[in-house]
Amino acid sequence: MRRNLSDAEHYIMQQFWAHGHMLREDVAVLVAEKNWKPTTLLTFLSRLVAKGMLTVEKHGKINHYTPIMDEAEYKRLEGKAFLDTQYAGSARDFIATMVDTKGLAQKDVDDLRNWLNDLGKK
Amino acid sequence: MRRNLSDAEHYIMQQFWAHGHMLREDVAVLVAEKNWKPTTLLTFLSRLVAKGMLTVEKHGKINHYTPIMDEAEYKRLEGKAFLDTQYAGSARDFIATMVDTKGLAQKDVDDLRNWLNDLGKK
DNA sequence: CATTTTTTTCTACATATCGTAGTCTAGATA
DNA sequence: TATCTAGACTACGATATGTAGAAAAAAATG
Repeated sequence: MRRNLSDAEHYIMQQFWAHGHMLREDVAVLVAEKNWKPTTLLTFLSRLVAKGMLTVEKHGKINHYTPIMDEAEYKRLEGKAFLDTQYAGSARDFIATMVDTKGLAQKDVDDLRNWLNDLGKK
Repeated sequence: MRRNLSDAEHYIMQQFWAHGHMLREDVAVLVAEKNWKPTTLLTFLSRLVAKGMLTVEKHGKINHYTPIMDEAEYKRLEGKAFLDTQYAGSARDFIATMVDTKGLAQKDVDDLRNWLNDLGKK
């Protein structure tokens, strides 16, 4: 992705990740709780297109939006950016720092270790 | 901490984390490569005080700055915020997602697993 | 076909952050 | 006291963000 997503944009992308291809109206129903004016939602959709997260095709006057970055890829880039900028890309350094600074409970650490050890057995 | 630090603010905090208590002039020397005007640096120092990262005491007309959040605490909060907002606080979910999406190389995973297993042995 | 309705695009605005720094003031100094 | 200077105060342009009205375009309807 080019830039980061704002809260509103990310919230909308989550709808696309859960439902795939949608029309503006489909999105509107899913995000009804936000009480956004129709044009507000359209603004966010445009920005998501501009940010390379969605593509849009016009069928008559109706816009069809399709997510072009999937959630896994987004998560991967986001996580990688975090590790790269804060821990020189080292997951071990990150976890070590969290453990050292008591940012993780013993349970969290055990949970992670067990998961990794099970992964190794497969 | 209240809000996040901008790049410039973070860069300055790193000087404080490395050197502790300092006067504006001490900081100026350390960040000389930035070619900031004196008032520019003062602005950043004020903002860091406002953000609760530094305290300032006036000795005559000279300001003495002291970091009140240490790097470990900052890292802990930052890492926790990342895990909380993106992975419901679960380090295991984060690592699992990175592995699933091929965001970590096998070497990184082994490295982390070994570190955790060694930790367990201690 | 003309008029109305609907859907999208364009434009805009307030607020906030950020890098930047000039100006003014109060305290130090000659 | 006159001068110097560190810091406080103020400000400005750029960018991001949530917000949405106005204008345009296209479909629907009489």
